[in-house]
Amino acid sequence: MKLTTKGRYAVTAMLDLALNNDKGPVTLADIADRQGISLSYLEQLFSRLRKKQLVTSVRGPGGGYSLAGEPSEVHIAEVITAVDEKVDAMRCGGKSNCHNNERCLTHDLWRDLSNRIYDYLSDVTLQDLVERKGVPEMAANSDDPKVKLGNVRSTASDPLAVLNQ
Amino acid sequence: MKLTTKGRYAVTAMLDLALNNDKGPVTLADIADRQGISLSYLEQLFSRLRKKQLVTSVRGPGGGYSLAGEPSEVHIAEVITAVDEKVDAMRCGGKSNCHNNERCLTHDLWRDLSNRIYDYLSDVTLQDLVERKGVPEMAANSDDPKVKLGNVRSTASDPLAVLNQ
DNA sequence: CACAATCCCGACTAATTTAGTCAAGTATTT
DNA sequence: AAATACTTGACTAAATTAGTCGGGATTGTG
Repeated sequence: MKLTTKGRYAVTAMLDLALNNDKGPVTLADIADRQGISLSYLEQLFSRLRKKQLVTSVRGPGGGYSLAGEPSEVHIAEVITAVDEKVDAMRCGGKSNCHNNERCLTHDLWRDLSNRIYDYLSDVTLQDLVERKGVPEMAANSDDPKVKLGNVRSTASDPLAVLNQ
Repeated sequence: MKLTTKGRYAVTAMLDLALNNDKGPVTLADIADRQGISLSYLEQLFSRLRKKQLVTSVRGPGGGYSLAGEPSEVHIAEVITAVDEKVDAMRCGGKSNCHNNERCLTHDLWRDLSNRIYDYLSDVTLQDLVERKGVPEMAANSDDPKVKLGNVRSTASDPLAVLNQ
């Protein structure tokens, strides 16, 4: 699973589907219009979403795509992994080929971060987004006050975007 | 700030520096050797690390790079933002140009996730990695048990890598 | 001084990925 | 039949990452 605009497009499109779920199938042309995503690109994304059975399709006039399940059961992490190719983890992927100590240390770091991100995205469903219940609390790792955040953040010249693009 | 192998290279190299901090300046050739990173690529990365004053350099024979500060004061987030170009946030970056509702909803999601990742990486220092104290606890958002993780994760066909590459 | 080690810098190339286009289908409703 | 809309695959363009190359500038050592 990667975090790119590709995944964000997919989530946006799925959210569009969730919001119009009651009105029958939604055409990609509509989504392209509303969300400003190229129709052909959406076709690529939905091809994968369909293969992963996150959406169902109906052909012909009046057809389109619908969510395969309830919005409350579609987790964001699923959507993102559906459109992103598998990546063989992190170079020294789980294997014991990180022979020297240093690489293993950073490896642990990335893996833990990766797990956290995945957990976070697994915890949010389309329904959450629809209800703008938003996202779980910012979690503020207050249980480990070894570093007080905020000062560090203020050195970053900008409201940061960890995610690509 | 982006999360790519580029940043991981930088963190790995900085960790190498931290581990050899007592033995005087470390040459890039040594790091390239130990960490399997191309020398010229390291030069590019260290050029940025130096400009952000995360490392100091000594020229000439016996020269090399040293950490500018204590390992306990170098936060991983700083290292990553140093080597990665600024990215203007997330397309509808903070501005009010997300006119339609859907896009704003996902926007909130990405921003919150982005903040979390940044907080996490700000909380870990080189010293933490050196001591393998590792990373703060997995945090398990147990305060919001709306979804029990694990089942979702098991559908993912692989130990996932959220991070690119 | 000469020389080698080392940082420093900019331009260039290659590989990968994202994003998007195009064209030709197939299925279904009216 | 005809229009609608999904389906598929190949192709292109732009951006980014990763890496190369060639030349400098500095400085310690013999």
